[in-house]
Amino acid sequence: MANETKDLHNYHYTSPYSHYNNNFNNQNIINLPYVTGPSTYNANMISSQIGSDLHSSPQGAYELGFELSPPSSEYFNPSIDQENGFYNGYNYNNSHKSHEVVGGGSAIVEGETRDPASPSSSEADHHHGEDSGKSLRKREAADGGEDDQRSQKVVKTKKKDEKKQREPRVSFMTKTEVDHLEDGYRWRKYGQKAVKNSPYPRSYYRCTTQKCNVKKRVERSYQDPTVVITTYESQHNHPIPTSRRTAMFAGSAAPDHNSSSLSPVSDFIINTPRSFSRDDLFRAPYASVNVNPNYPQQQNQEFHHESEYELLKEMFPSVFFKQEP
DNA sequence: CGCGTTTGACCTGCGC
DNA sequence: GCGCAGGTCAAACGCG
Repeated sequence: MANETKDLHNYHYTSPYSHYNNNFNNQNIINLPYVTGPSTYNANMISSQIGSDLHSSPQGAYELGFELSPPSSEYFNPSIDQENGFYNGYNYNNSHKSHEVVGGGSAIVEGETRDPASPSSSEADHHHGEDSGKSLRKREAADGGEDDQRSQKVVKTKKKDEKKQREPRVSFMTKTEVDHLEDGYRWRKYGQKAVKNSPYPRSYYRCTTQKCNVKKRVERSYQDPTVVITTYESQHNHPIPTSRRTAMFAGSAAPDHNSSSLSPVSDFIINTPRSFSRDDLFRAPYASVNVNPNYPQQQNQEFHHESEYELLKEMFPSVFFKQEP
């Protein structure tokens, strides 16, 4: 456990996606508690880490430096929703009960890239996202007919409008031998793709609960095959299936809220010490410094912004609720 | 039989 | 315009 940070060096800075490696200027490593022993994969789980890098682009936008293989089209909006804070759409009543950051992996929060002209919620966007887009398109194409082209055009136009709207994502790096970590929810695999520069494929899962559009991607790190990177997208709109709750509490690397409204502001590498308190987040030894060998160490081992703390709180509510009487 | 996985085809966006 | 890579679809298949 103590050497987690060391490992993280590799996770972060040798990505072939140079885009994500540049301009490190704000990094934190945060230790989170190893809350309980996750029986479901404890045996396999060597350790867990949480990591993400926050970079600032020339435009001041944040980019995530991470070993994930993010789509080239992925952009991260640095703006914080000042009006609603980080927590709009977040159900603490549910989440704080059901989540322990057990062996929490690396967490990245990828925010939505909101279209200013479309203030609609991510939830709403979601429901006529790719599902109604692609499948409809495909079905129409399969049926043939002149209407197809027309409808395709409509879809295309519609698509364009929705183009920039992305679901927020949270990624976890978990050192584990099992690819698909039990997180309490039921998932259906809907695809698998080879990942460029990686011998390991990426799997795509969708929550099987009706009307729940949460998706997750699972891929193994090509740099450290013992590390599994799980990326959650969107937010569950239902409780954890009862039959899975036991497993869920036994250990999960996934927050059930999936940060529906998080803004992409934070950058955490989280280790999981045995004990933990809120204050630990703000001071050594739990708070670590920049691990990027290519960049000077951060002068500050603490969170640079209260928002980062807030973000962490958002992502791992159980940790915080636990600590606060 | 229902549910989940596999897998090749397809779509889309992006860079050159 | 073309090729590439990421992401999704859906038929076929496997399993309990």
